[in-house]
Order: sequence, then structure tokens, then C-alpha cells
Amino acid sequence: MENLPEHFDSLFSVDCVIFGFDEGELKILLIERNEDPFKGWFALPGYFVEHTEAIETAAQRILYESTGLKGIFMEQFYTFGALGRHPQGRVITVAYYAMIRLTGNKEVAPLPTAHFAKRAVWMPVKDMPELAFDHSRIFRKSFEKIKNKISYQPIAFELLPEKFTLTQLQQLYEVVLNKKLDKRNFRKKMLAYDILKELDEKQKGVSYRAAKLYKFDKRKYIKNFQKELSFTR
Amino acid sequence: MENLPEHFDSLFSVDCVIFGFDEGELKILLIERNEDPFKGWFALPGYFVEHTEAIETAAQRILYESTGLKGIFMEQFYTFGALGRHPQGRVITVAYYAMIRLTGNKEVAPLPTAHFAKRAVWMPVKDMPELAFDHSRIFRKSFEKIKNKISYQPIAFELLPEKFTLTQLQQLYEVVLNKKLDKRNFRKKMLAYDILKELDEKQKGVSYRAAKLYKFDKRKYIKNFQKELSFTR
DNA sequence: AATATAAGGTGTATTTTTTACACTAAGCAA
DNA sequence: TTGCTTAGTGTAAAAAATACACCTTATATT
Repeated sequence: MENLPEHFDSLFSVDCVIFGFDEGELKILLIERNEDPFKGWFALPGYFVEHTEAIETAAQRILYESTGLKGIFMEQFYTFGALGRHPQGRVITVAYYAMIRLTGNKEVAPLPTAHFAKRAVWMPVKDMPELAFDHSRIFRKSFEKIKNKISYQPIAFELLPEKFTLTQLQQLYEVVLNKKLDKRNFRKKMLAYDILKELDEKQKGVSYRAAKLYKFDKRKYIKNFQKELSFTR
Repeated sequence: MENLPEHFDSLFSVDCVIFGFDEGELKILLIERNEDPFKGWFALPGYFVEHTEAIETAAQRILYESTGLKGIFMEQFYTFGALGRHPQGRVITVAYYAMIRLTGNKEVAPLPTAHFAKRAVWMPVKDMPELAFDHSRIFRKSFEKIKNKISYQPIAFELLPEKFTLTQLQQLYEVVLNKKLDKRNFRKKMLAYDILKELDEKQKGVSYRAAKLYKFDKRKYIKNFQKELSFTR
């Protein structure tokens, strides 16, 4: 790096908040740290960005190395750079979030090369421990973000299995928004948006009347909505 | 910085998008660069963050040095780190925006010590030239942001003089949202929110019937709204 | 076979919000 | 006094949101 003043150099990193939804619970992906500082603590999957890689690329790489999840599209939501946030010096971290379906992604583990992570776990949001560094704060901010976003963008479907019931969808909204919704109104509204495809298929393996399955219909969504959605009430 | 790998070091900077509203026009604050790269180009006020300062602090300092504006509260909205964004090497930039009233802030100029900036200008958004680095992109993203935010948060008032008419307020919404609003519906809705204080005072110096002046009433706003606003339609 | 259980699935009336739409009033200038 | 320009106002119709309760269906149990 020529012509640029040296004393401005800093380290920077990415941290990933990955949301999943399973058995009616919202979960996020954590690693247990294997290195100081905060050895033994839970933390968001994250690490330093290489000098020659794009931030998004780094986020994907680091998520893969620390949890085995590959090719997850994440959205940047905030950059944290408070002076004291890293005990060893100035580290600025760019935070990303993603919502993924747990089906097929339940087994998570760091690559053997990821010396900084001992293991990876899906942690229910309601049982969240205090996290390393300022990661608790980062998590809270990401949660605010998705809470807001789920109200007007169809991101809930990313958390559900490809085929889902309206009740599952409603439960997800209820968990994220932290409020009870009226079943009839919810269904009426959701179906009126005309972004779901009703399948000729029913739920299986339940010990009561099986519900119809639906898919999110991306084509319909794109066609119907350059306008705004509101999934909140 | 001990124990941390050296090859991760990068430079990082802040860039500021400062919005103003004057004579019915939305403007943003630019500097003309006085140094290579992009010498002679317009750019967003921005510079490198020092190793020992918080990012927000840096944003305030740099805005002050490059334009003379002091104590402006800015909100972070995105971090740009594409590999090729700075011709001299890897620079990650944290972008901030603010909306300020132009009254009393029309005269802007870099401090003599700010060698990188030749002059500062309020540029109408509609006349925006191509900017240095990826600043055009940063600007576009900030504009999306405020367009969205003005629809549900009372940030418009920050752009207006302390005392303003409803027509001025409406014009501002029309400029930002880029659509015509109905006068009666706009007023009805705005007054119904009950966040304005009607003053015993009228516009002065106009060559037609003078309009009533209003103030944004922050106390009322806080009292009335933990619910959501919608200023859009 | 009958019954119990548990969730699935549905409709309507009321209220609230949004929209569309056009004229009179006031103040200044000529 | 007249003309010009913007301020200021109301209502009806449509759309969206809300509140609310019962019957249906599949499975499990006896």
C-alpha cells in the first residue's frame, strides 16, 4: 500500500448471525471458542478478513470454516468498531446475518483447520448465554433487524422447510414478532398476497388431522410485488 | 497489537452523506478533492480513521475538518469494502448519513489543515456529478435509506427550519419520495399524528397569503409513538 | 365401533385507514 | 378594485384491518 499513512492501519473481521427455525423455536448458530481471548465462551462465527478478499467472500469462507455451512448468502447489517470491543487491540467487525432452513443443516462443526473454534451449536434464542466480545450486542441488533424486515419482506420462508403448513408459518411470525396472531386473519392476509403455492400434499407423521402443505412461490412474488408487503398484524 | 496476525491489516475510512433541504431542493454536501487519486473530482466528505478513535468520533472529526460542520449526529448505514474500490489498495469505508437544516450551515469550507479538500459545496441531488471512488454508489445507497426511513420516522423535520409550514413539509416529502402527494390528505394525516405544535405565527416575506408556522413537537412524538408512523401516502 | 383428542380450516360484521376529489378564503400587488 | 397566488378545508367511497367461534377431519384410545 503506497502513499497511505501507516498509523491508520487496523484489523478487521466479520461476524455472522445465522438464524434457523426448528421445532417451533428460533435458533442461532454459535461456536465455542477454542482460543484466548474468551476461550471456552460461546461466540458468533467470525474471524479476520484477509487483505485480499472481499468482505462478503470472507464472511462465506469464515462461516464455512467455523461451522461447515457452505454458500450461505448473508446480508450485511452493521459495523461495530467501539474502541474497547476487542481486548487485544483495535478490531473493526462487519456483521452479517442470514436466515436458513435447518433441514439438512442441523449437523454443524468447525473444519479441522479452524483452530479458533472447538464446536458449533444451534442455540435456541431463548437460552442464549452471554457471548464473547460484544457479540451479545451484535446479536441483539441483528434480531431487531430481522424483526423489522420480516414484517415487509418474505424472508420468513427462508427459515422454513421448502414445504410448510400455514400454522408453521404463523408460528414463525409469532416467535419472531413475539406476539400472538389471529389464525383466520393471518391466513386470509397471507393467502391474499398470492405468493404461496398450494400443494397437492399433506403433512405426514402427525397424530392428528394433517394440514395442507404450501410452497413460497418466488415467481408470483416478483410478479405481484414491487409494491410493499406487510406481514405484521 | 500483540498475538494478532499481521497480514490481515487494512486501512479504513469513513464517508459522510449529509443531506440538506433548501429552496425546495434536496442537496448533499460534497468536497472537491485536492489530492490524488481523483484530484479535482467531487467526493463525499471522508478520510481515514485513526487507530485510536471511535468510528463515530472519526466521522464527526472528518466532517468538521472537511466542511467546518461541527457536532453533527450521523447514523451509520453501510460498510463498503469491495476490493477495487480504492486505487491505492485495500480501504474499507464505513458510511454515515445525516440530515441537517441548512439555516446557518450554508457556508461550508474545509479547515486549512484539511489538505485533501479544496472546497466544500452544497450540491443539488438532481445535479449530482459522478463522484470519486465508489462514492456515487454510496450516495445512492444512502438515498434509498432515507427514502425508506422518512416513511416511518420523523426525520424530515431535521431538514426543515425549526419553524416551517405544512406546504414546506409536504414539498420535502414529495422531493424525497419523488411523488406528488394530495394536499388535503397529507395535512389531515400529518396533523392526526399529533406530533406538530401549531404556532401563533405566520410566514413572513411572501408575496401572497402567509401560511401558519409549525414546530415538530418531540415531546408529543415520544409520548404518542412507540407505535409506528407512516408518512408515505 | 364408538369416542375422545387435537389441530385444521373457514366467514362475517365492524372499525379504521386510505383514497379521490374541488372549491372558498386570505393576503399581496398592480 | 381587481387579479393573482397560495392557504386552507370536508366528505363520500373503497380498501384494509380487526374481532370473534364453530364445525371438520384425521388419528389415537377404549
